Amino acid sequence: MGRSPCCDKASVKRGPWSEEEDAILRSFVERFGNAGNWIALPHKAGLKRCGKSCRLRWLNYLRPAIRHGGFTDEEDNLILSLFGEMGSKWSVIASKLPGRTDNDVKNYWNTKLKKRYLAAAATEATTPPPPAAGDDDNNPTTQASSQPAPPTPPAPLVNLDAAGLDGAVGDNDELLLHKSEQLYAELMGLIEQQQYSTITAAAVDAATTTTSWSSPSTGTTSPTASSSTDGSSSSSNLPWPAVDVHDSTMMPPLSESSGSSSGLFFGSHAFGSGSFQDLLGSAASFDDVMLSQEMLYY
DNA sequence: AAGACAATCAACCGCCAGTAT
DNA sequence: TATACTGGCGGTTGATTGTCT
Repeated sequence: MGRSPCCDKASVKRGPWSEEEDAILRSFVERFGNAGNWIALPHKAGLKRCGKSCRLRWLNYLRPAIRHGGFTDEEDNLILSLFGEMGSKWSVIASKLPGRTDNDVKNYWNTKLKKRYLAAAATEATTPPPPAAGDDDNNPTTQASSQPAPPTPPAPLVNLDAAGLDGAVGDNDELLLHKSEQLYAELMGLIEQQQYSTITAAAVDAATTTTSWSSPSTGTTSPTASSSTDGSSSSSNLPWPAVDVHDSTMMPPLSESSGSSSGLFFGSHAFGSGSFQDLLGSAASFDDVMLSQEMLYY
């Protein structure tokens, strides 16, 4: 019983995604979600990509409200704290950081935080333990330098108390968890404020300008039409769906796509207009999609 | 200016768990 | 219950970009 490959590697495209591919995938997912099956999605969408690759591209790059780079000190410390608590559970850690993906957190850790973590751990290891530290075997400070897992958090790189947090800083796990939760709550507030400002600005922009690809599924008759003019759709006028950015399964439900005719709807509006084809710059691919049984399936 | 090296990050790989049949 | 399939995850790779000499 061998494991079947998720896709035929000989026939799928690999490597960096083009803007055209991104546009197709974004448009498709915004309208249909993953259509119930990531593996089948690329075929339905007319993409010559592995389903896993499509899923990864969406989750790590195209998904709304994704933030790249520019990690704050609060995020740094939260990552360090959470890593100290649970190790390399990147998906869990990322779920505590709104707009961050596990891949981003993982990359950030490997390129930046890991060095700081190890440096801090080394510093801790060379520092004589306090008189009341007790048995060295149970001392997380010494364990950090001798055992790879579970790692212990380094000394905070910023003064948590100076950041307005309650309680004393110590090496107690519960205290660290408490700090982590406080940081998380504080960070959530900051993020929400930032996202509110961004969304408000983007909504104003969407209402006053013509946009093709940043808008969600709004039931408009053309992908180049304003996303704010169609009141018949259940979607909001925001430039992206109101999704929980941590919930990778939260996709636009298929039921919002006009039932059995939604595939043709998608084809005629997403691929049928000249502007979309112009953007795609790939009439052959478009024809393939329009003629495919998979599109008629909808 | 050019080559070497380091840093960054998107993407891939392979495994595992959960679910459908 | 056994098997097949899919989604999700963590680890790793490789291309690109930036910095140093």
